[in-house]
Amino acid sequence: MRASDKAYQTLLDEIVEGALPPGTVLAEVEQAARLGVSRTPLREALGHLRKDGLVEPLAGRGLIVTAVSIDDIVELYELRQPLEQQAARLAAQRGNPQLFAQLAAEFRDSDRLISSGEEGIKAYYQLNERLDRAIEDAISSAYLVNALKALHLHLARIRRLSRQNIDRLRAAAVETLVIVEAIVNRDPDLAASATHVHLQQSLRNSLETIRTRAVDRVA
Amino acid sequence: MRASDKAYQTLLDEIVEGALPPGTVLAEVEQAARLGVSRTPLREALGHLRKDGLVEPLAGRGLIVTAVSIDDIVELYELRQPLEQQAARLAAQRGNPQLFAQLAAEFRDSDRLISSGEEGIKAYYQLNERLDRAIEDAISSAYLVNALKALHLHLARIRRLSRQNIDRLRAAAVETLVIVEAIVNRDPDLAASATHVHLQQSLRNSLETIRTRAVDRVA
DNA sequence: CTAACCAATAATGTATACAAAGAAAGGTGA
DNA sequence: TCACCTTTCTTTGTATACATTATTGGTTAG
Repeated sequence: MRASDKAYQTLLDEIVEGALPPGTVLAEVEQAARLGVSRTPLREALGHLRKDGLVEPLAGRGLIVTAVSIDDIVELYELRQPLEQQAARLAAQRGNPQLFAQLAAEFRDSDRLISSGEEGIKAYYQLNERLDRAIEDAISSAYLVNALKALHLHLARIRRLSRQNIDRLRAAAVETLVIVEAIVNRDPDLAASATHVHLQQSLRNSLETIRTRAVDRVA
Repeated sequence: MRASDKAYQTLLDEIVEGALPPGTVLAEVEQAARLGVSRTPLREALGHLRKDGLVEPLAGRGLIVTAVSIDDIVELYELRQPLEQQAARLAAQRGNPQLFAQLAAEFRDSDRLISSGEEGIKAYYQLNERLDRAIEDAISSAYLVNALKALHLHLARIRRLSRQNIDRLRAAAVETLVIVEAIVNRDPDLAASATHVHLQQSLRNSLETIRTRAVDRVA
């Protein structure tokens, strides 16, 4: 594995996981030493992170991890809405119904996972990731898939901020099931509409939990 | 200006303009010498082009300019459709009506440009670019704007392949005018629908002209 | 005391030298 | 004659040294 890829992946994970919080200054020599690579591959990694929108130049001070404001979340969903609606639509047109029927069955049973503690919730998240993968595989448009992948980077960051409660997870599972069933039934319009509904609820929940947290912090 | 930016911009232009046609091998030492920069900034430029999807690694042979097949065009429109519909929708919600009213007036008068030779057609293309800019400015979502910019890189490449005839340009101007008027009237749904129609026609024309050309080449 | 300028320093930006990995070509053996 | 192996050469990947630029802190003048 190339040193630049390793540096990119490490920094990416650390930014997404919050180990490198927004505002962190990423000096080249410092990070190169920390990650055990030289400045050349590290610069390449930073360049890619900049294109991803995860770091940005700060006048004279090098690169810093970008902030994630409430406005950013709203703006991100203005991209997420059309992209994922289109993804669901195409998956409904082209996906293998049997494959998605299997996923639908798992979502129908997901209450059990959600109610069974940390491990179950982790398994539920993995189920969602498998669905995303299945949709991407069904799409076939490399351009759309790339756009979705770039989007999911930012979504992963937001997910950390707006931690989901059990009730929201249950509701999300039901919403997602509608999407998957629409794909199974090859109903593109329904798949798109169900995605629209799901994302609207998801955004509402994210904004509420973050606003609540902000209030908690003040109180 | 940084040498890496200069190299990136130059290579980008050359790829989009067709001076570096698909399949061209971009060896680092060779391109570095040609552009008058060292390998380090050149590699940075190539890395960005790779993220843009304009070049891709070829096993052992370094990077080559990516191909643009008919399938690619269809796939690109599967991304373009949702992105530009959303862009038009948001522009209709947030754009300054007076600004777009001015653009609408110019589109109403665009027949004159299209019919007045090379210069006029060039001016017509610039008008389209100004509309794109105005829409991007109105959107406010940095994520969506970035996705649109990445998309437009690939569209500029395709535009070279499917050269527009006068009749198509006239039709496109009428279609575009509907979009702009919807934005002026703050009608997001109409703006989105008009965009849908316009892009459907645009795709149809692109595919037809390219298929015709392919036949010409054979004949 | 404040503001401006200069110097020093620390950062990024660039070039080049070196290493390693892969491919192509030529030779040798079966 | 064909296939495989070895060697060489070209290519990318990495490290480091050098240049350049911007910022910060200090000093001096008003």
